[in-house]
Amino acid sequence: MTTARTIRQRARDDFVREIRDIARRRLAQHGLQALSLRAVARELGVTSSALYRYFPGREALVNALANDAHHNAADFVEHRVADCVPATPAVRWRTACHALRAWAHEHPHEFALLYAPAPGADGPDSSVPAASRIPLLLADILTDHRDADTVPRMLTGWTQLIGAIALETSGHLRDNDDGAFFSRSVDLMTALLLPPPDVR
Amino acid sequence: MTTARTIRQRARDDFVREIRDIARRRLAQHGLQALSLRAVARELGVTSSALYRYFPGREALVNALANDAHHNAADFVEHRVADCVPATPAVRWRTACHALRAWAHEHPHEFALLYAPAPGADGPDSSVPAASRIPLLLADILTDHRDADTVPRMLTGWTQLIGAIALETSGHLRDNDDGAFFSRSVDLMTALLLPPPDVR
DNA sequence: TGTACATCAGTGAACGCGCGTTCACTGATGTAC
DNA sequence: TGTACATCAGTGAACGCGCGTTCACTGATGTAC
Repeated sequence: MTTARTIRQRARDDFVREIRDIARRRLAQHGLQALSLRAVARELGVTSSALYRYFPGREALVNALANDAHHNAADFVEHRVADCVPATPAVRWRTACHALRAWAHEHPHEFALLYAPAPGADGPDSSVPAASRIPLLLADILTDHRDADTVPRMLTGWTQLIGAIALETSGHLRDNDDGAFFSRSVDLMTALLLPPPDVR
Repeated sequence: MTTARTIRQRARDDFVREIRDIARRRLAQHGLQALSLRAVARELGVTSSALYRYFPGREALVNALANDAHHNAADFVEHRVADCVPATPAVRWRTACHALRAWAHEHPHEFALLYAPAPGADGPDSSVPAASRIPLLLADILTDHRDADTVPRMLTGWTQLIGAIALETSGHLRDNDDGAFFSRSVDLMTALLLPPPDVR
């Protein structure tokens, strides 16, 4: 029966969601190192081998988490940008930057998962759009302002943003008094990427 | 006897150097994960417990490597900057950026060790100057140009630089055709941080 | 509606691996008289 | 210069830990007639 199949299928989906939730919580609290299939299974009250019905291995689970994290971060930033007034490019840009920083501060391990330098890794699969959502949003903000050279300008702003957050997270900027330097940097970059019209 | 003690001491120093070299090579080739005391000891032809005569534990060895890496990177950048002509601030700045990128490309795992986001970590001990050498050099380059606001400008440029390299290393920018985007970003940042005099 | 069969979920034991760290110990290197 | 002692280097076995993954298996859930 269709309903019957749906019931089993639904149980499957629920379980997958539960696995991802527990895994995400472990990642958030203890970092990527602590994200082991055995630990997740233990917390779920299930044998570790049972997880292989749902994920082909640890790597697949980590990839799923990374994908989720990209979407969560992008959702968060997009909402903040959508709500900001006035919706000028400069304000939208600054809002996006501060929003991503806020998200990263609340999810430092997930931020690290997404952006830590990983030599030898391929990086996010380009066929998956999750990783591109924030860069695309940033490009969109800049495109309103000028028509040419959007990509390199966006990349410059994006790399500065990620670098600032990463260096904060790694402790290099811990003397940073609650974001004063970060704000200053964002303002500087805004002036570079979205110069006021009177300069022209 | 003094010479006798010196002999033993010298053997000690040699051994410490050997440990660091092997550890650094393992780090460079296989990443931080593969850097285990047992692996180093194995490669050295020595019992793993022997290493405890020289390092109180794995963490100390990793810290020593990070310190070395900071100095190596800073030496490399400083030499390139010292040699560049003309030694204008803009040229020195661009040289520093490209030099650090070149170093990172040759030592991706060491770069990751230094700059990967590490939530919960304290970051480099501020009493150790190794981690500050590059920021100080960058600040020095900018100071020649203007007297005020050096620190936030330096931080903005520095974070952009680290972010660009980190994103490249993590594969987010792999479509980057051999540094064209990087160069473009450096030029944009140079224009921001060291505006040509006629703009004033 | 009832039965015979196929599919799927989860178990539990095992394989094989590597790790950091401790500790009592043997020999060699250095020191003091 | 020679001897008695203290220091140090390195061994080897062990403790205790966790991990990913495989595999034959029991029951339950679903399917076809």
